[in-house]
Amino acid sequence: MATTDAALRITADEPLVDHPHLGSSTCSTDNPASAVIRDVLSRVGDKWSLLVIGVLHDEPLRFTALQRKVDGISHRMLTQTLRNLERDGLVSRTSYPEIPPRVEYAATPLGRSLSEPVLGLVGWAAANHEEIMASREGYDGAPA
Amino acid sequence: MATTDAALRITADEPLVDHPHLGSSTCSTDNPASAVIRDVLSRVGDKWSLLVIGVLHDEPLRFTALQRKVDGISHRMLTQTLRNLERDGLVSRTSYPEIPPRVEYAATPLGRSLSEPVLGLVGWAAANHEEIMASREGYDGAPA
DNA sequence: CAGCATCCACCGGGATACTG
DNA sequence: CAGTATCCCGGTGGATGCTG
Repeated sequence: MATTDAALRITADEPLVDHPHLGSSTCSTDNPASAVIRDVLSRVGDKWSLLVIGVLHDEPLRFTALQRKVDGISHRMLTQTLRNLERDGLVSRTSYPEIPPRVEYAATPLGRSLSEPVLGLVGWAAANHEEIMASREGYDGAPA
Repeated sequence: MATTDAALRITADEPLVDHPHLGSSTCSTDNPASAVIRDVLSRVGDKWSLLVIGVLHDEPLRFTALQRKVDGISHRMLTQTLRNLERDGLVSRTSYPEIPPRVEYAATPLGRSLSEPVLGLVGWAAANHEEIMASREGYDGAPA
């Protein structure tokens, strides 16, 4: 945790990329780190983006196939999610001018690179899920 | 990325903790990995949790100090966020029965352990923020 | 100072219908 | 089949006022 601790400390005038942190100083709106956190979370933290990227990680898929894989996602949200991911360069869109139309979506290298840190988070979640659940039940049981 | 690739593949009957993944198989609601992803994201992905944990990573703080540090956060949301974090065992709450009341919040070991994977994500965000922004502008410029 | 309750604006996201 | 547009509901979160 030493490295983590070091990384968490930062004098706010340092360039962000060198010392990413969560805000040992004031986490104000003017703090660029907060902005980046917000940004990545709003991109990745929505209901579907991660699932879509996950599904696309291994193989390109067309729209309908994608919708079947990520089940529960609505037609509209799949479109919207794909637009956002494409806009950010995490997913590529290839349209074949045929009839009927065929469009293939694939994760870009950037999109696939996202998997690594995300897996870290997922790993954490998986590893500590039980402990969290336990704490949650304890809390709900004895709020006194 | 070889390890990542391996970790992303999973036959859905394997225990989750051993092979966390984003869903190379169907990302349905019955897929436990999806549930965990959703869970961790809804915990950590909200507007303030990460900022609060980040601020608490180094030192315990009382309510008002916390509110000053995480600036922009409303009174209500700070309370709410702290309650959730406390419930999940990520933050501890110590109340001193004095007048005026004093309450100190501190990150638990579990809470601090979250920093590690999160920093991975923040690092990714920081490292690729520019590329994303560029892609975004390119997309907005030439949607044709 | 810490915390709860109320009111309200906003937006994410589901269902659906229509176009190329 | 792929994509857009419209409608609508529910949750999130901000502002504010009241209590211990």
